[in-house]
Amino acid sequence: MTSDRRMQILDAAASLISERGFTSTSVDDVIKGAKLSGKSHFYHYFKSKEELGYEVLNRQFERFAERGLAILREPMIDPLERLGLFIDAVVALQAESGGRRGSPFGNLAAELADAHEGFRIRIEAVFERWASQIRSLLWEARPQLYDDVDAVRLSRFIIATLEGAVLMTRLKRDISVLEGIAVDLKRFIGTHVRDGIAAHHARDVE
Amino acid sequence: MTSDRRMQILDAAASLISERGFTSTSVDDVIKGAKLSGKSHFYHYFKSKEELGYEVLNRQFERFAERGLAILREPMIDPLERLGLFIDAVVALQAESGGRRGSPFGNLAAELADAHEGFRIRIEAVFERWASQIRSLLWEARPQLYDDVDAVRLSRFIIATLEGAVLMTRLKRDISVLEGIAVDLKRFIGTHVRDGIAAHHARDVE
DNA sequence: TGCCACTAGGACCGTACGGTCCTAGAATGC
DNA sequence: GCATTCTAGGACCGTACGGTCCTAGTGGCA
Repeated sequence: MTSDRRMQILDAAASLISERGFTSTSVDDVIKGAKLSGKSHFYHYFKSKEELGYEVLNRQFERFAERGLAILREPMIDPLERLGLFIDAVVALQAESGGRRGSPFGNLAAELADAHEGFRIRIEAVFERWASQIRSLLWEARPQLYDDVDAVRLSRFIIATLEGAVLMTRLKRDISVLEGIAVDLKRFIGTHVRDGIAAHHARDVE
Repeated sequence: MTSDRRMQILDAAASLISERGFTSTSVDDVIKGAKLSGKSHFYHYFKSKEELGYEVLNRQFERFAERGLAILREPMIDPLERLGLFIDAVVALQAESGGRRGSPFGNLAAELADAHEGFRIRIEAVFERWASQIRSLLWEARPQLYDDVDAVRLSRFIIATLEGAVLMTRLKRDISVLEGIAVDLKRFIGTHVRDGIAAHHARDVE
């Protein structure tokens, strides 16, 4: 049953949850947002609020995979350039909501990591898939990188910085926070590249 | 009335909130944690749960200022070295709770940034004070840094990365995530330093 | 012994939540 | 026209929350 109604519910829920958090989003809110007839209508499609949350998380990740992570796998573009484009895409995605939404994963992680093991595991899996995409890219780019580049550590650094930046952006309601951090992040990645650009030169290269 | 009881309540609340979040921590939980006799006892010290939350936030910041930010102002130590020590202190603070607690500010920010304007403003102020401490330090270190180092941007980058790293650490329940990111962060800061160490050399210098 | 001040402790209230179940009425088949 | 199926919509339930208020018991004092 991947009906329209189901999608409608998931969209409404995703929007509400990313704005107000999972706990603060009630089933009634979702019903109102998706214009359902009543509670029984909702529970026809989802067996519990928890299950709804899991599916919203899945859907958010799929969307992120399509619109963000896909860039990391573009075969016709140089891997490191792809990484830069991906970071730009994260900024653009964030700019869409005026920086008010935050990362759907980071928000849930902060809200539920300790309160709800089911979510914690699923969110961890999301970040792991994200990290593995970056690791593959770094592996692909390995001829251009210094030999001692630790792909696991660098991929974690990139993700943590982006998540932290999105959080700060949401808090300050100012997308330029993320933009600035994205620039620095790209520069940091540049310092791992073997073309011999020293750090203080890299700084000038956008 | 900065009584012991009050402190006891604040400690218990801080512990609960940093573990389970503000919304998921009930007043009854706090009462149980602080071993109060009943609700009226609690409401004798705090006029509402919201007010309790504000004071917990204040207290957490004061503790962080004493145990963390204080390092940034140590007058006898070279500023950049201080920055490294500060990052170490953040790691150590996080290790104390086994990486399970997360940042008291980042957690609240993610949980309440959009849901509760009062908290948002206060949390933003906390980060602003933190950022200003780093900016002062960078200003102090300015003779050692390249001329084009943007203190505002770099301070934001440092904070965002640390917050993101703490979030990831909590999610994965693995302190080594933060440790690795801290190493990279120090290296990134190193690339702003004028001593001519190129990035790929800096990598070897712990 | 009788009185008072104080507070521990809990009963209670209104609201909101997740979730279940029932009914009124429209659509369908004969 | 009548019976049957289906579902929109809401009434309802138990629980948990934030917050208020009252009672019963204790200790101090004359």
